[in-house]
Amino acid sequence: MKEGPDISLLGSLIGDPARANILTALMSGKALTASELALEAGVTLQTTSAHLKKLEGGNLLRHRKQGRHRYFALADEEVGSVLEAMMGLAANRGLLRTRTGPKDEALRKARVCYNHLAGDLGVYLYDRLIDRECLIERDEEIVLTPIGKGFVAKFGIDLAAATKSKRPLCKSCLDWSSRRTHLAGWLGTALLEQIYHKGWASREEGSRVVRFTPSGEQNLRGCFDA
Amino acid sequence: MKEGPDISLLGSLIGDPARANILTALMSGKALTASELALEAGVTLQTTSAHLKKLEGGNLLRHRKQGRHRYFALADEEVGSVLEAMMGLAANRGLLRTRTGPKDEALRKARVCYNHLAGDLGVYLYDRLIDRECLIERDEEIVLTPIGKGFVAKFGIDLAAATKSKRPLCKSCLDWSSRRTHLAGWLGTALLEQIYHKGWASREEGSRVVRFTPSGEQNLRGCFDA
DNA sequence: TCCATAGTTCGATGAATATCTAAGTGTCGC
DNA sequence: GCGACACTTAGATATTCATCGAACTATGGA
Repeated sequence: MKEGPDISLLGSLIGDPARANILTALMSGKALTASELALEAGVTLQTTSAHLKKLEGGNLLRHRKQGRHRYFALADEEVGSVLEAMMGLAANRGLLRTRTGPKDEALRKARVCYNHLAGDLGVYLYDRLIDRECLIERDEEIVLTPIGKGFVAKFGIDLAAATKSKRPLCKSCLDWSSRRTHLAGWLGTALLEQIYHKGWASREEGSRVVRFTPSGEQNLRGCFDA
Repeated sequence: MKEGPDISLLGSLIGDPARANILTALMSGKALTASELALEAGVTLQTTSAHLKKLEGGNLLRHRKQGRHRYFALADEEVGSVLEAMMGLAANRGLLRTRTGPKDEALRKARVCYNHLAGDLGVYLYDRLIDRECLIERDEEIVLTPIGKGFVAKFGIDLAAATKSKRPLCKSCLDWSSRRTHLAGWLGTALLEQIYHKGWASREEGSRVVRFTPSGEQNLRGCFDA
C-alpha cells in the first residue's frame, strides 16, 4: 500500500494558499525577492520566509543571493509544468479562485508560462511550426528540423547560443486554458525573448499577462502563417 | 495577483496523507468500496467517509451505488494523469515515502495506471507501436493508422466497440518512473484487458503491480517486436 | 560609525481540520 | 420483521501549522 513517491508531501506544499500564491507568481518565470513574494502572497515577510524555506526544502524553489536581496525562482521547468497541469485540472473541476475576472480573457490569449509563451497565441505558434515542418514530434521529444533552423535564424535567434546551454532545445508544455501543447525549452524562451525584442509585446506589470500591440500581433501572424 | 484557477484547493485535497493514499489506491483503476479504501488509507471508516466526501466535492472522485456498497473511482483519466505527473515530480525531488521497497522494482517494470499499462513494459509497447507505424503522434493527439487497426484486430481487439464509446481512442500518459510516454485511452485499456485475457499477466492483489508470467512477457515481446 | 533596508529566527497565539467515539440511516438476507 | 452489514452524520478532542510581533543578523550607503 505504501508504494511509490509521496504525493501528499508535495500536495501539502502546494496546498497552502500563501504558498500557492508564491508558486503562481513565480510561474511568470521572473525571479522575485522575498519581499515581492510576501506582497504577492498577502502575508508578512516573516511568514513568507518560513514558506520559502519549506518550498526550498521540497526542492520546488531555488534562490540566488544578490547583495542583500534573495531572488527566488522555480527549481526547474518540471515544477512549472506540473503546476500548469494542476491549474488545468483545478479549472476543469470548477475549483476557481473567484469569478472570471477582467484579466482572465487576456490570460487565455497570451501569458507567460515560467519562461515561454502560453495561451492561445502560444498554441498558435506551436501549431504553425508543426504545419510548416519546422518541428517534428517524436515520442516526448520535439525535434527542430533543418527547415525550422532556417526559420528561427531568419526570425533573429542565434542557435549557436543554444548549444552552449544545457537546457533541452525543445520541450512541450500543456496549457491549462486551451488544453493544447505549446513550446517550452530553450527555443520557447528564445522565441518569447525575440518577440519582446521586436517590440511586438510586453509584460504587464505584476501578472502573467503578455500584452501584444495590435501591430505586434499582426506581424507575428504574418511571420508564422504558412 | 489572484488570477487563474485555485491550485491550493486542489493541493490541499491531495495534501492529506489519508487522501493521498486513497487516490493512490484508486490509481489502480479498480473501483473500491469505502471500507477497502479505509483499510488502504489506514484510518477508520468514518474518517474515510469524510475524506471521500471532500474528494468528491472537488470532483476528483465519482461513485456508483451497488446494493449497500459504494464503489469509488477517479473521476476521469485527467485526474490519474495529473496524479502520475505529481508522483514524477515528487520522486525527482526526493520526496519519497520510504526507502525503495521490494515492490519498487516490480512497479517500475509494469503497473496499472488507472486503467492502462504503465512502467517499462508500458513504454515498450508504446515505442513498438510507433516504430511499426501503428500509431502516429500529431500534436497532443495520437492517431491509429490503418496498419495499426490491422495489428490490434489481429491481437484480438474489437474496434467496433470503441466507436460506441465516448472515450478518446488513444491518449498519451507520462510515466513517473521512466519519464516516458505510454498509451492511455480506450485502446490502452483494451490492450491491457487483452493481455489479462491471454493469461500473460495478472494483477497482484492490493497493489498496482502487474505481474507477467515469464512466457507471457516472452509472448508479448514476440508479438510486438518489429 | 551609524542608520536603513532585507531577511531570518524565536516564541506565542489562534484557527483549521483530521481523527475518533457514538449514534443514526439505509440495504440485504433470513 | 429482525439482525447484520455498509456507510453517514454529529460532536468532542487534539494536533498541526500558519501567522504575527519582536528581536537578531547581514549587507549597503552616507
